[in-house]
Amino acid sequence: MGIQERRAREKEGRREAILRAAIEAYVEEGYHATTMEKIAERAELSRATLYLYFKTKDEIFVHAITAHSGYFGDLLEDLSVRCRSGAQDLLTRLWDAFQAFYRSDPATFNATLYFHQEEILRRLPPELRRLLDRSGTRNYRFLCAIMEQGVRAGVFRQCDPRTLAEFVWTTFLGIVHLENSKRAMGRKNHLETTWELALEVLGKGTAP
Amino acid sequence: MGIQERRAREKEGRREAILRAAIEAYVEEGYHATTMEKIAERAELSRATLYLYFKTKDEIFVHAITAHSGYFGDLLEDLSVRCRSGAQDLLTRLWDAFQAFYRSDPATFNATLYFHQEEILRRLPPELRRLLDRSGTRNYRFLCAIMEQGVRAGVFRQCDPRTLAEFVWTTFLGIVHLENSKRAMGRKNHLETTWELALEVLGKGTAP
Amino acid sequence: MGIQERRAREKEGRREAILRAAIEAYVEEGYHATTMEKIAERAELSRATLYLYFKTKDEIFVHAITAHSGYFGDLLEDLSVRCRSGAQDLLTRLWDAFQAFYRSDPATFNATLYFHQEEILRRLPPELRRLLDRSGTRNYRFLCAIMEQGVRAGVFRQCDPRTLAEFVWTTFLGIVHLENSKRAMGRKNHLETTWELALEVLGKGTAP
Amino acid sequence: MGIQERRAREKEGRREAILRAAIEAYVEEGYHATTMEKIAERAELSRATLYLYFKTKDEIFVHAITAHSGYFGDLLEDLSVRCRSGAQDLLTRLWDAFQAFYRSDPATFNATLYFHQEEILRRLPPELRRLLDRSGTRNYRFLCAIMEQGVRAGVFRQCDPRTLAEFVWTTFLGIVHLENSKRAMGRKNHLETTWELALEVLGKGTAP
DNA sequence: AATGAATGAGGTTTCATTCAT
DNA sequence: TATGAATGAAACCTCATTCAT
Repeated sequence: MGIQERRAREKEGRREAILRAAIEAYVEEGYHATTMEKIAERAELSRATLYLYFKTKDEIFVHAITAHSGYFGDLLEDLSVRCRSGAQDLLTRLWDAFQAFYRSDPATFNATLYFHQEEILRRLPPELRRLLDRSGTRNYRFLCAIMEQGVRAGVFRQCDPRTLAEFVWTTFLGIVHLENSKRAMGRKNHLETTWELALEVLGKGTAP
Repeated sequence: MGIQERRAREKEGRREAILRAAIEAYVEEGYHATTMEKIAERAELSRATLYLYFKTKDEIFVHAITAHSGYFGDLLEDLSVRCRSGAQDLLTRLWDAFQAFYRSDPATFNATLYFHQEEILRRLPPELRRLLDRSGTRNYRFLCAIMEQGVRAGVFRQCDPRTLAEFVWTTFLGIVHLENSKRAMGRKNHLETTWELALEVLGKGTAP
Repeated sequence: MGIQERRAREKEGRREAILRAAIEAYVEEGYHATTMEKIAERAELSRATLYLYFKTKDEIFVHAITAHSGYFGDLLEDLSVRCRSGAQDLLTRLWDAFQAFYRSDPATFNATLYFHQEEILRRLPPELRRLLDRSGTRNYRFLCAIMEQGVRAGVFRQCDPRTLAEFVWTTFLGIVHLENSKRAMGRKNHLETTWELALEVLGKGTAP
Repeated sequence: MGIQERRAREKEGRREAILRAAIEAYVEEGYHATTMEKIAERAELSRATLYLYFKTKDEIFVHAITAHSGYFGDLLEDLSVRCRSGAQDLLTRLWDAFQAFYRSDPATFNATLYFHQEEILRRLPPELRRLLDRSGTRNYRFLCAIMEQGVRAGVFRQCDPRTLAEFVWTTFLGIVHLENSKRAMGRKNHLETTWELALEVLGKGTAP
């Protein structure tokens, strides 16, 4: 029936409104200060209603994060497919994907960074941790596949593609982390500049 | 008299015991779950006594962090002095310093990482934020000086030494961050391997 | 719907229960010893619930006080209206209003006395202080109006009606204060007798 | 020995320094906010040392109060003696004594007011309460004696001298109380003016 | 499905007071 | 005698979560 579908659509819409609200609140105040109350206000729902959609506050965030992470996975999948037919400029294209991921939603990116800290992960219920892990693993797989292609195609030096994958990714992460912290300190930040330099150095450093 | 000195020594000892206790608790439970009560227990003091030494919980951590960061600064200062008389293997020596910093106290290193997040920094009282900033800036200066030497000596490619400094450091940070997160996920981590690869890539990538 | 109204009624009822509980606790233990826990117990609510109705402990008391003070204001307003058509026995009627105010709820009267001390007022958040001030001012206005009528009608001697108003009121306050203190000392107190004498003296003293 | 005397003198001096310090702190912050630490600082002693002179914080204040109250008693005693030989202007002279008492040390006067509240008295250890009571009673006696003289000499109307005593005194108290509270509210206060009016009214009202 | 209301479980901090030197 | 250091006892308040309607 149309009714049922509309209901489902509305429900899904509300779910997404909650995720959006959570991230918005996160941007403004950080995870800890983001109370269920504030999320509810932004989503124009009552606090209790949030619990109809998500079991806990952490669940909200984990879902927001994995959704966004899924988008990243798609970018990577794309690249991994496309690079089979030609690996020129592979690192640049990869780096672009990273940036696209970041830029598509910096807030969620930061939330992701936040949730992947040991401290947070450890006190997450296993089920949520697994959720995060799964979405991370998916991306990791694509990333590895890409690097493997690159190594095989002679675009990258001979080395363990997985280590290479992690290394390139961590470099990206590290830059975001530091630039965030500089911003929070009230200092100027140079995200783009550093990214550029990083790309150059990595390009030269990973070449065979 | 000796009595006063002994008192001062004891007091200083207790202060350090508190810092140690805080970090130990942090290792086991993370920042948020580390309550003053738990720190006190570990330090074999009463909760109220902690407040004789530090005004707030945050202050304890900031002091633990800056103390450790001071040690890092010393390493960098050393290197910046030594590299004036010869810049061969500069990156390796720098990377060694990073590793020495990490290994000297991984727990505090991680706490440092944690505290430099936007979310945490933002709600720190300005005075503590300044404390962190100052100790970070000191290290940053040395790092820049070192990179400048390297660039001038032709060990590194021509580029803004500050950006280079930040980039190398963020790379290190990023690796630690990711490996921590992998550990927390229950996956194997390859800190050392990735560090090695990173060094190689950076070496090649930053060469003129 | 009736359902909403009932909810509102219940909520209002609970609010008043809290105010009542606070004053009851105040009677038995004084302000300082009256903890939120004790108020909660008396109101048969949890401590946290109190915070749904009032932001702080002080707020509870200020509201209890101003509510009661509002009743006093009504008495005075009444009198100020009625005295326009005839000022005979004005002082006696005023004094009666004072006594009615006191007797209607001695506990809250005492709490009012307590809260109007410099020490307490000074550390009240401005917003609450303003609340107290406003309700006090309202009463003060009526009182002044009454005294003015009296002066104009020749019931009182020529003098500044505001000073007269304050004076008569402080006399009443002072008596309560002293008699309370005597009671607390375990001595007999003569509230009524002193009030009587005061009225006589004031009557004669303020006559033209 | 001179040594013993000097010791005793020093000790007494320190004792008074503590009392003074306590009152000074009271003026600035009120009773509750006056911590032992702050008293100690002002007295240039350590917190622990205060306990060599007084058993508790309350004891300090009670002693400060009774000392000042003793001075008041002396004023009253004087007057009670002098008025035996002539009771003209008795009320004015009494009122002057009140004002002299207040002006000699408004801070302690206010502390006295504060300590004579039911709430405070009630949680005072009996021993301290008795101390306060005794010094109050002494003054009360003199006051009664004075009023009795006045009544007998025909300066005051026929009435119970004790009630009259209390009434006049409470009037004074009430004025101070209200003016304090007005000051704390940030409003102008008219202590002197009100005192003047009060004296006139009382004079006329208590006359035979 | 949605929500208003209630609450339990802490957490940080303050201070009077005691003790060992 | 004087004090530095330690502490126990509370108090206030916040928030994620549950429940009754």
